Amino acid sequence: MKTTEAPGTRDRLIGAMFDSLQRKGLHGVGLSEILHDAQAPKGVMYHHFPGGKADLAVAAIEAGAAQIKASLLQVIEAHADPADALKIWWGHAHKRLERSGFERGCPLAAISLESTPDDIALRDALAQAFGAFRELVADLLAGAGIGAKRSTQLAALIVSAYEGSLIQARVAGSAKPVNDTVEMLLGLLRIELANAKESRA
Amino acid sequence: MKTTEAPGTRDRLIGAMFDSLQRKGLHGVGLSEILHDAQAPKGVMYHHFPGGKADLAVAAIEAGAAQIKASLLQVIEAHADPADALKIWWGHAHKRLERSGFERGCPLAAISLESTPDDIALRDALAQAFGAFRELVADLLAGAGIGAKRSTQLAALIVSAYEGSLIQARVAGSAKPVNDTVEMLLGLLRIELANAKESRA
DNA sequence: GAATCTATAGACCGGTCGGTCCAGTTGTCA
DNA sequence: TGACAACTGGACCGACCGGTCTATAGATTC
Repeated sequence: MKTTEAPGTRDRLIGAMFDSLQRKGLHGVGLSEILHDAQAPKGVMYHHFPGGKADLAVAAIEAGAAQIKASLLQVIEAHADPADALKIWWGHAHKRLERSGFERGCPLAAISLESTPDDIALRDALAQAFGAFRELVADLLAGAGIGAKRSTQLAALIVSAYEGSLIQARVAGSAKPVNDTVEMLLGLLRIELANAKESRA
Repeated sequence: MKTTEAPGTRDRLIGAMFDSLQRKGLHGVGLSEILHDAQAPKGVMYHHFPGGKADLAVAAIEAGAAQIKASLLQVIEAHADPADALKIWWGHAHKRLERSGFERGCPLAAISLESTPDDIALRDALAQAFGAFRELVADLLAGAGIGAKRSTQLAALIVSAYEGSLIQARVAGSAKPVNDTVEMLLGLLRIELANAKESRA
């Protein structure tokens, strides 16, 4: 929210945490590694994030959510057909994963699975992020003429498929699970979109 | 594979690790916690798993994969309609998550996202598990008359949706993401199955 | 230019981490 | 019954964990 915050150490810390979440999750990295990546000493981190590691993670999740949202909005604006937009955007994630040697996946997924019900702030931030994500997709579909309820459900399926396909590709060291998932899903989506268009005509 | 292995400490260790993987992932738990759960001292674990924590994790993944496979086969046998079978089986996972206060998800997903490309054995075991899982579903669909390629893709989508929906439900503390995902997916699946039946007639 | 606040810097801490080592116990088979 | 392997039990280790603390440097304000 505080967009006027001076860029610098704080953002470098968030960036380094974001990076680590993509690669190994929250418990997979030590503070020392994050601090090293961000070129920052310890004190400065507890200055900006008094709550420590978890606090920084929440900030990184929020930054990640904002970034995902922005990039999705961008492809939506560039492609009139929702199916095309989703395909492009999915391709981005897929290429990032592949180019990194199957190291970099979704920054939200790993920490989601490491979190316990006690991690209130963490799960809150994550739930909000995924919720916003689903809503964005649902709005896209509703805008293409699909009914509200069906758009919501379809959006849930799309986001689920997105996360799940990245998990599988990651461990397989192969893009095939993503490609198979996307091809089938987009095929079904196009039928859905065609039906929506027809029933409006 | 060694099914004649005497039950006892070794299995208790695997069980405890399996449990932890569901709840917090690999790095989220210390050996001491696992050892405490399994009521076993340290030495015994390095006797059965010379490779340490990672070694035990691989064994737990293999055990988990076998368990998932068995339970899926069971519901498949009990329900002639593939869509019904998947619905029941998804319901099991969903209930386990809910009953545990959104603590217990898929035992494979968390460690998948924590793993790095260097964790060869780990990713191998995981890739094999997910692959077997997809294959099982694909066979089920092919058996219902859906073409081979389409069955493969649809299976990838189903497994992806399964994993992704559990992630979202977990952080949301709500079953809604799972319900939405399943309802939409099974609706599409039923159409697919009807088409397959028709084109065979 | 003293006071104050924000930010940087890193030494330091107790605790826990994964892992090693070896001394006992138990089971098995000659 | 003696030998030997499989297994159990836990003390012990150095490394690293997340976190605290104090010192100081720059900026801002009166």
